[in-house]
Amino acid sequence: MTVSAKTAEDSPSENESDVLIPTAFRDVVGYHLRVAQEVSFQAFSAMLEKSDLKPGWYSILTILSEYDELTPSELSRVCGRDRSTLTSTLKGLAIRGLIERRQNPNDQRSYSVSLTDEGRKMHKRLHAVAREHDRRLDEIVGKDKEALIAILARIVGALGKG
Amino acid sequence: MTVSAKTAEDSPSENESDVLIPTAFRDVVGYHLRVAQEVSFQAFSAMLEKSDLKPGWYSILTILSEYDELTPSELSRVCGRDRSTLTSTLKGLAIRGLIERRQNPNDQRSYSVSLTDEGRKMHKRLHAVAREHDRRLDEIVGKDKEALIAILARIVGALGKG
DNA sequence: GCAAGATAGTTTGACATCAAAATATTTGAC
DNA sequence: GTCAAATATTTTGATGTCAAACTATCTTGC
Repeated sequence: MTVSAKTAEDSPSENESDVLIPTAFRDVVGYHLRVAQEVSFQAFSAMLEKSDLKPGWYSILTILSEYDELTPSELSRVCGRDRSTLTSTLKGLAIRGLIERRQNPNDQRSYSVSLTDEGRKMHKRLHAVAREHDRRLDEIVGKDKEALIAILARIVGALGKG
Repeated sequence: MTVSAKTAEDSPSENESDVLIPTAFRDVVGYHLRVAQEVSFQAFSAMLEKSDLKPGWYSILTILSEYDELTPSELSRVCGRDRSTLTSTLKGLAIRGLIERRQNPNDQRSYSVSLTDEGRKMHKRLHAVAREHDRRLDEIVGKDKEALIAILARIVGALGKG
């Protein structure tokens, strides 16, 4: 595929994986953030290919393994996504017997979810893959890891829930 | 909302915007990457609320303003997303008269897209908002910007198209 | 008590994303 | 020339995201 740039001096750069970067985006933090997050997610997903594990389960199972019991709303807050986003994932996890729902006796609207033994096993398997992925990222990031996380956390703190 | 942690010493941390970070994710680059990208995107989207501008248009219009004419496949490569992802966005842009499609006389399967005058105007409007967003990010990131972009580019180079 | 408003969860609709399958067309081998 | 393989694009289906609308239930004020 040939893509011609307007002129030589403002022609887009090309990194080692042959991805063209439009000049208008070269110094834009948001762009690099998005692309990095996407390749990271794709790489994690690729590691789960051919398994019965789904990337979307990981954060939920991990959170539930830390907090024994949570309502969907609490879970939504901890994992940082909208309530409505969780509905279908929780349904899938329940159908597969990875989580249990327990009615709140004091509030008919509400229920809590917790891991089943199957869920704990599934979490362990997912966690092993996730750790492998983390190691890859750690290796790429190297000594800058602490600084990187600090900057990213600063972005979340400054823009989040704003 | 009350979320009880298992114990005090491994209880999740809380940053200034009241987002809980599960301990299992605290030192995980991928997690912070995802959350930072999400808040960045949400902040950009929020800036476009109440306007007729859509965040998804921005990268395409920007790329087209750099490369005068591209086929969907070329565009897909430059913006780093799958071909199929672009179809509906391009359709929307065409319907709104922001881009023009021109048949390739040598290949009936293929066509090229380019900005219309309306498209150029729309791109200018979006770019103004995007620059505002960039400034916000730059301010948050501060002197670490170059280093941050270098790390993110390293992640993309190492994991991308792998 | 009862009506109004708050809250918990789900549903729906708009967007994005990918991968795989389907179409249409071109290229290449013979 | 014809048929097979490659290519360009679209369609379809699975995920995942948000916001807004909807249902059911609970709480509050009176």
